[in-house]
Amino acid sequence: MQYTKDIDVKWQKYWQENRLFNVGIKQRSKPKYYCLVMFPYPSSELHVGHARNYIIGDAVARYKKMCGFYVLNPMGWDAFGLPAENQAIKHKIHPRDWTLKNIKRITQQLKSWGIGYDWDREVTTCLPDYYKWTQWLFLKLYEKGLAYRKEAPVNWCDSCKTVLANEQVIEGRCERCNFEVIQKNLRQWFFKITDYASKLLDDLDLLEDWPQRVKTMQDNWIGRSYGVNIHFPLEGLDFGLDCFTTRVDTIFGATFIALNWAHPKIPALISDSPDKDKIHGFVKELESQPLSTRSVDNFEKKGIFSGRYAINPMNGKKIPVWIANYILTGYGTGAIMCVPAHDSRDYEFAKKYDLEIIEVIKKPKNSPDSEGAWEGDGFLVNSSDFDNLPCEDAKEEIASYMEANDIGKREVNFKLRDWLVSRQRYWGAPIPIIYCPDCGEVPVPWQDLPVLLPEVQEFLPTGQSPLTYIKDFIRVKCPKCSSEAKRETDTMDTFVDSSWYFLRYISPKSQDLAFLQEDVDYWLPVDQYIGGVEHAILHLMYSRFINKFLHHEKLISFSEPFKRLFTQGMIVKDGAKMSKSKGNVVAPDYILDKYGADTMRLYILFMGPPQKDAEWQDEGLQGCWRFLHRALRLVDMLKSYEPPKGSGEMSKPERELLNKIHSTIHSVTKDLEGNFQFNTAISRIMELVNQTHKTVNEDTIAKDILHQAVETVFLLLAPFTPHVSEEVNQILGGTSSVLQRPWPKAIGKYLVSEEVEIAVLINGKVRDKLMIKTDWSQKEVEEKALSQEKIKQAVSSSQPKKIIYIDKKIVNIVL
RNA sequence: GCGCGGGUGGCGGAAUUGGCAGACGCGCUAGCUUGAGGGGCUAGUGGUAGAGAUGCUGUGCGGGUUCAAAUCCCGCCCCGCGCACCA
Repeated sequence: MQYTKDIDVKWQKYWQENRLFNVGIKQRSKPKYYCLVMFPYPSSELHVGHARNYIIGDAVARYKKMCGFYVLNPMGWDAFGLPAENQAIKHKIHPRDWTLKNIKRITQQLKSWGIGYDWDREVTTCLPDYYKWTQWLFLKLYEKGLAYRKEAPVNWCDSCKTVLANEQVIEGRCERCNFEVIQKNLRQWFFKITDYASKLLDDLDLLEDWPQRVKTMQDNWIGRSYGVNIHFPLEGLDFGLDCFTTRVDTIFGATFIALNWAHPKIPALISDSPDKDKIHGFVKELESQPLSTRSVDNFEKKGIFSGRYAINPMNGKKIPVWIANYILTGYGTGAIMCVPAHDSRDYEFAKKYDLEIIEVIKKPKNSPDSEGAWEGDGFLVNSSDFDNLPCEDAKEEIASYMEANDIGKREVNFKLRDWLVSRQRYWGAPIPIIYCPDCGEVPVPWQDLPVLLPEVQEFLPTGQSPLTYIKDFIRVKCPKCSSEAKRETDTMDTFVDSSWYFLRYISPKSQDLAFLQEDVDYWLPVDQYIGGVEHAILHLMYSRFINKFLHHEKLISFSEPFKRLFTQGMIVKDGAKMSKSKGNVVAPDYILDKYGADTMRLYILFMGPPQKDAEWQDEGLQGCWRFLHRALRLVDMLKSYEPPKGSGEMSKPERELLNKIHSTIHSVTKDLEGNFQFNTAISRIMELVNQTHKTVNEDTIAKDILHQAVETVFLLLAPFTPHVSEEVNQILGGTSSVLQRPWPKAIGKYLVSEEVEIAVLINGKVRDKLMIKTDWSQKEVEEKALSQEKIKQAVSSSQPKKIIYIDKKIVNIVL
């Protein structure tokens, strides 16, 4: 039997007509299983590098279905975003047309690979019936004070002409276009994700089935640290400076204070300084520095003395206040107490500008001699009443002393910043806010949603949203007082769209609500989420935040959206990620025509552990093609197999084949239940096929055992090669879809074989092999081993000192 | 610098409660088969010495524990990813 494209087409049609993958609202008789793959950004047609994600998801969904779960496997489109707009500018085509065209093409591709989605639940984020609810979400957050507008230094990409979230800045460069990001003071919309910082961090512990790597990345990104906010009075001024530190134990070693260029107190500090202009110049210089210059190793620390002194509240010591380029904006207070003896950055700065260095932590005697700051633990010195305390104790005691004396307060700080969600671009969901000269900021009333994205002719980014030029869009009556008002013209970050799409799949057609709570509570949380690790922070953290917000608002009953997360590796070609610009993409259409969808699916699952990157090799594809045909030849063989009647007693080859059948079921199931070890699962099925061929070639076996072997092969293959499995299932007499058949179960009595080969070792080296009956005692095995010709020779004169027997594996004779 | 992965044949990769290293696939070699355009079958395939039986050697490097180490311990090297002045 030959595997041809006709088989693909035939069964894809069958699945669609029989609605095999469409699920209703609930089914109480079966446990539910929500399998979700990260939905694509429809920017071009898919190549095999993209395919892995969907094929893994489909294999999981089909496997779970056969295991008796009621499986939901939906698909949709993350359809707003910059690339569509850039294409629009380049090719003078509307972003919507371009996007919808791609969606059509990708849908057809996914279907041609036999991916089984419930297409009735398709969601598209750029369509009004979806973004209406994205706007609803915005207003919900607004209502609770979690969406707000403020002026702050923000990341600005001058190539994309828009602001960016912190998460979208990679090494000081724009995630999209790699252009250097600069900081600008702008008034922008934020989501107050920082309110959830602690929860987002603590709840990572609940996510037992998430890759540790992803959890660590989020942990680092949220970056919680415990410390003290210390108030330093300023000499001759009626205000002071607040500094956050995690090393309050080093307070007696603070010899200067450093401020960030944007620190709000700078003008007041320098207002009557003779060097005012010089300092201003310095601040200006720092202001215009691109972020990327900081992230290089040789970033040179620079600073200028402000002319002012602060007072160390613990000992009254006068310390100079500097303005320095290495102090971060937006973290802590923007002012740092500097302890050069115990902080390498302060040390470097102090050396350069010849500032005082006072040791207050004695480093342990056995620690290595080294230049520079000692940042480790030790006992306090030069610290007045706190001398001789170990660091950890000193932290507590000094913090308590400060709180008692109103010098400072314990504080928790986070690296996580609020999520900047406004964008000065066209292709996104409009922010549903109206500005009224009298009432100020007014949310668009619920019943007026969606705020439709108007048609525009010109998408060229100018630094202002293209919506700014649409008079009819901007002009609006204030919902409160009906006077002439203006609409917000910025659109939302596309990560807002994707932060809740997994909820919309549950009630995709709902007109009155974003999602129906009862149904969402049935299907969610997602049992298995599958996607690329590149979303470890952005999408996965935003989704968790939105989910937690909705949970807090009692709109859903679960606090984490994704129970299990699987991050698949990339498929690379010639050592590089597949991309059009590199010219190394492998187009799937050619493969489908020549080898069929199942060959491609099988190879992608077989090429290596799915969580690791893998190199695409055409030869590997051929190997899978050969294997499928080797397996299909078994079917032909079975059809015409007419062995002479046996004795009724089971022969040895028959028992061995049965044994192989059941041990294969056992290990394939184990591989799938674990961490989706498709590659090893498939290799075991290959072994079964090989052994079946061998057995039939060399021996005569009962037809029903051969039948069992063939049937098992294609049942186990069904999640990976569904088309071929359906076809074989039909040939073998199946009347329904192979998906509706139960996953095979290994029968215990066939898992134990009666004979097994063990190794005989002398002093830990293999000297011989030995067949033993599995019911032999240790003594019997040892005697048999010692009686082997080779072993007798090797042992010869000497007497065995010790014999170690590992059950059914090894006999080790120690001389 | 810190954190997380990882290093096994010509290649992708198996094997970790310590128990026969190299499963499975690719590639390669030889033979068979009129299959004649990426087909099938058989045998072989870590290195090395040998005609051969077989010996020695072998999982990044160096030590150690053990009857037994890819797997455990100590000290290094290299590669990938993430974070990167978070005070």
